[in-house]
Amino acid sequence: MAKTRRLTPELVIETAARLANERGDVSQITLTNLAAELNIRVPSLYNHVKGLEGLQRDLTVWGLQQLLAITREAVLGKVGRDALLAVAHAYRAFAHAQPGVYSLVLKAPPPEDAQLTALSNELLMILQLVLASYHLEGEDALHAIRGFRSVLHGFVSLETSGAFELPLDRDESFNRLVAIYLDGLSKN
Amino acid sequence: MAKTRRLTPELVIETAARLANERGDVSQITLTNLAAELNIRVPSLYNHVKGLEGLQRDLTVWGLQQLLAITREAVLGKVGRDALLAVAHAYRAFAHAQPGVYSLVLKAPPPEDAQLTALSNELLMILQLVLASYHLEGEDALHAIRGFRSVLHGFVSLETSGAFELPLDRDESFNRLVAIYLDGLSKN
DNA sequence: ATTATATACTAATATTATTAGTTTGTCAAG
DNA sequence: CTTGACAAACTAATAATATTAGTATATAAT
Repeated sequence: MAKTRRLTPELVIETAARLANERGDVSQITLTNLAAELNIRVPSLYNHVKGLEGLQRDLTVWGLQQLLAITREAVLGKVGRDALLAVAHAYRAFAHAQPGVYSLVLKAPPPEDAQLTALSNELLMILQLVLASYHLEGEDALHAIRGFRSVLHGFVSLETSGAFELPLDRDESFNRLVAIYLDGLSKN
Repeated sequence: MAKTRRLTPELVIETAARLANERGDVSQITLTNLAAELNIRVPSLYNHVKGLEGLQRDLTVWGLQQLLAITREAVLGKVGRDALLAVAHAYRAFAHAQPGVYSLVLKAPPPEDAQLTALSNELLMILQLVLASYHLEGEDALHAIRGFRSVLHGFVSLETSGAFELPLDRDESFNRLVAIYLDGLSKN
């Protein structure tokens, strides 16, 4: 019976992410689940995360970092409409790849959590920069960010929760929605 | 110590709704909470709801009925763009009035639950009729329904979860978003 | 080689949901 | 008015989960 050190923070969080994505629903990540998956006892988890709440918080950070990374990569070398389309597709791809983690990421960060808030702001800043290259600034840009986030989150959230059941191409639905919004933005 | 009948199904579900709305997060409605609020013991709740899952399901039905009612009322005597705007504002008003119940209502109904599925379909049918009066039919209408729902749900969900923190008028953001989408729909 | 620390463990407790079985008002039928 | 069925409350017991306290040991550093 080994008391040897085997777990790394990465392994713990990635296992948790896998469980979250397999189960879909965040409420179904339990410390019991995670401990079993890692072959340790539940109380031993407290050496790695600050309880269930801490685990979810760590998962959120992890997810935001991933989303940030693929968003940065998506907009690299792009401006204007191309960049916005790239953001849209990166966002949706992230939600598909990490359905369980996704639902954590979109929650507003608690203001007292500096790291979460910083990550969240970084994402917003990217959007703001991209919209600036779409000739939107000031209050117009802020309204546009809200609108764009709403469009992306709304579609992706309904889609991953199974609300779009009809045998109708979801890619097409998404492309139309994004196109309509971006067209509308540029006609102000 | 009274074993007298005091509770009605309405009282139970409305108390649960109040708790859900006060706490915001659905995961924080507990049978313990609800029983305390009703001044009965937890097991006695099982005379009224089929466990926690049944309670949430009943709340969902209740919420859908409300949403359906205010949507019907909103579109009464309206067609085309007027009707769609009315639906949008009714939807948002519902989410503001019932933030806790709202998060239950938007989940895709389990196919085996006939009542939930029926209510959900009724809402979709209203949307479909309204869009038909906006000169959208067939696949175009289906894509449009997805888009419209995404817009509404996305904004309202982010808004009620506290994601729009900046001191920028949210009504204005919402109106712009909806206007952009509806404009885009009519220009196909 | 020795020691400090990280990390695993067991044991115990609190919270919540659930089931089983019992009691007692209430209401309607005779 | 009595009585009997039923609805709806109760207590008691169990299971799942999270959490804390305290202990033991392998690994890493000195």
